[in-house]
Amino acid sequence: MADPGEPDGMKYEAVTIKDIAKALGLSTSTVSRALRDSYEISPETKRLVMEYAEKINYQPNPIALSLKEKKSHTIGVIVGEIANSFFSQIINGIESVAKTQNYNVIISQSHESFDKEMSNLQYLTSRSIDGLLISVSAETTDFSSFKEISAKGMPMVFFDRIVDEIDTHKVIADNFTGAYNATSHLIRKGYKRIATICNASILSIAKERLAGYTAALKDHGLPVEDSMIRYCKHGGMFRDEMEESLKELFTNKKKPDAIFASSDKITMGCLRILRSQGYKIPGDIGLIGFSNGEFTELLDPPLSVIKQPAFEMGQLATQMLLQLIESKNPVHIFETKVLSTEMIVRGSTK
Amino acid sequence: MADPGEPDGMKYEAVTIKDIAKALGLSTSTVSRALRDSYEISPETKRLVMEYAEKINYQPNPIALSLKEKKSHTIGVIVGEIANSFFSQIINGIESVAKTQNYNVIISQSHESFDKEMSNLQYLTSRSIDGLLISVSAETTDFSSFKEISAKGMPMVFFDRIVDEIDTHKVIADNFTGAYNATSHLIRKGYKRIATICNASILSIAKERLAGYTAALKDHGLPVEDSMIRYCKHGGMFRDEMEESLKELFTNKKKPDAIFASSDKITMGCLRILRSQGYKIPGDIGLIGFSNGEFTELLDPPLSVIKQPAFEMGQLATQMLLQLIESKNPVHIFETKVLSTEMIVRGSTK
DNA sequence: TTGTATGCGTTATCAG
DNA sequence: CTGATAACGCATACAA
Repeated sequence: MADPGEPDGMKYEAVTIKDIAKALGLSTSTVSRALRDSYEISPETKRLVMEYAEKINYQPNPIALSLKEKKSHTIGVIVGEIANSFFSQIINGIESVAKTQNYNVIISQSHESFDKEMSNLQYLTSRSIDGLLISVSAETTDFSSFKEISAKGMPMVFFDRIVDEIDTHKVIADNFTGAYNATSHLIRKGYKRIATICNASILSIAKERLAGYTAALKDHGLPVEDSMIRYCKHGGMFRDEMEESLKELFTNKKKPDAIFASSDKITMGCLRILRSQGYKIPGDIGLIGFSNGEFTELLDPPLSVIKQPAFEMGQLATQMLLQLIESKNPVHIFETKVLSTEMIVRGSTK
Repeated sequence: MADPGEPDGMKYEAVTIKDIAKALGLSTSTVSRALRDSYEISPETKRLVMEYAEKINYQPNPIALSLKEKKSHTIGVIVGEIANSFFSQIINGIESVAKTQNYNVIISQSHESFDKEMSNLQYLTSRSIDGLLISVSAETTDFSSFKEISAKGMPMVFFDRIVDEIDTHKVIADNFTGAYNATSHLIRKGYKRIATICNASILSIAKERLAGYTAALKDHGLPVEDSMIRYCKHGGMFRDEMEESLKELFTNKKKPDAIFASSDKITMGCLRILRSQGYKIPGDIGLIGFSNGEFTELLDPPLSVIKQPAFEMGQLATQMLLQLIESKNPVHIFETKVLSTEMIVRGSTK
């Protein structure tokens, strides 16, 4: 009972140039040229080919094209977690630019693990990507693979968590100023003993934000104490890690009265843990942190945050990458673009 | 001063079988077979090839393989928004399964727009994907493209927002029961006039959830009134749309005293808008909704929610898709898997 | 203006 | 056991 022309369950097969050529009694090269609107093809033939191609809905096989051109028109992205507002906004930025240039995006997640990052890297480069956008994982201390791949000529752009030692374009937010403003805000609110919980200490963003925090304290004549500075090696991925950091801070002789949280995950973790311990946050303890999540405005009391220009960062990084990819001659001068952060102050009382 | 062997800025070029063959004085076919550990190659040659390949870090070119095998080892995914916890959890589920089978995942977002959905569909199918995972956009009423592609033999699996009329595997949550339990919970809390804000009325999930809501009211002897039921055509993507729905509900002669929100975005929207209007939510007005976001536990008062098993749904859908892709003979019997939802009750007082 | 031949990297088929 | 050749779909140098 099956339709003989379209057997049930047949494999999905696309039309090729060959099919068109056969149907029209032309050679594949003529068809190919006609489709690309080459000057050497007669208008008449072009019309014929175009119309037929349209009719049978011809789509060039991108895989064959990739093989021929040695270009996959695909860029790889490695981020920590898709389920993190900062990264999902970044991805939106990346996609918005990639789409306009007809580039394909393959996203992979490190889940803040070095091993996963390396296997993703391996996977992506073996997938013949044309370029790579990366924000390194919190665990990564060994950058040799990145260096190697970069040295081999793979266009890459680092964003957010960058690697200084690798010579390529980078895009970051003005983490120093963001952290400086955040800390200053807490100080203006009257907090005196401001602690900070940072990301893994090797991360560029952690260093920059710590520097901003430190500078703000100094500028306001407050002491900078090591006992008020904690690191989360895994970027706050695990609740244990966060709890440990907080516990250490609060078993200090001098307890902190406020916290500057250095990342999305950490901001969220502080809120969650301290509230579950019965503190009113912010209030009993001051809190301000980096966060691109939408939830902070729904909190009561509302939380002030530092937002990164994630979407723009994704866009910019992608623009730079595509430029690297498409440039004929190798680029020798690499830029580091710095975007402004935005402090969103919510709730006027302490 | 440049190293003559590795000219600065050279293009990223991978080693091929040819390089190995040349270096070892063998033919490409021999090398190919040796690498695949074929029985017809002498152990000695195998060792030689393997070792050399290892040494120069040979990676087979997946594009060439794809061309040959007419399989890209890539699956396409179309979701509404990556920046939505439900979808990002889904994606994590998808990736976790795809990775174990060495499949590649290309994600695209419809942003709840039919046009974007269609252009993504077009893009993905032209990218020679081996299969497709889809949750249709809130705007989609015309399923002809999906049908066409499915009829052409493209393996596809629908999840969450499914299309009944297309014959293929589907994975959904038990939306009826979820909605039933949510509504019953509000009733138990003593609310009498429970409204609901649904997704676009054509969406399968909207229908199922509405049915659960209706059944719960009826079972508890409460009236079902059209004036208490609102739809968001764009899934609550736009604040205007949400505000309009709420306004309509609250300008009713009989105002609702509680709301069952039928999706992540709608739950969030209700919270945001009603709170900005000065209501204490939940409290002044009861609220329970579908939500996979992490923020709900941070709210004060805490919000009860219905969680979908997103990760599991992504996993299951991917398993089914890969099975479809890899099955030699066409599958004729398609299943619809239904996963349980989970109601998370927070805050014991009304 | 159009057709033929070649190659991109790989594997399968067929010869040796 | 190993090598030559064709093919996947496309674009292009070269012929006609």
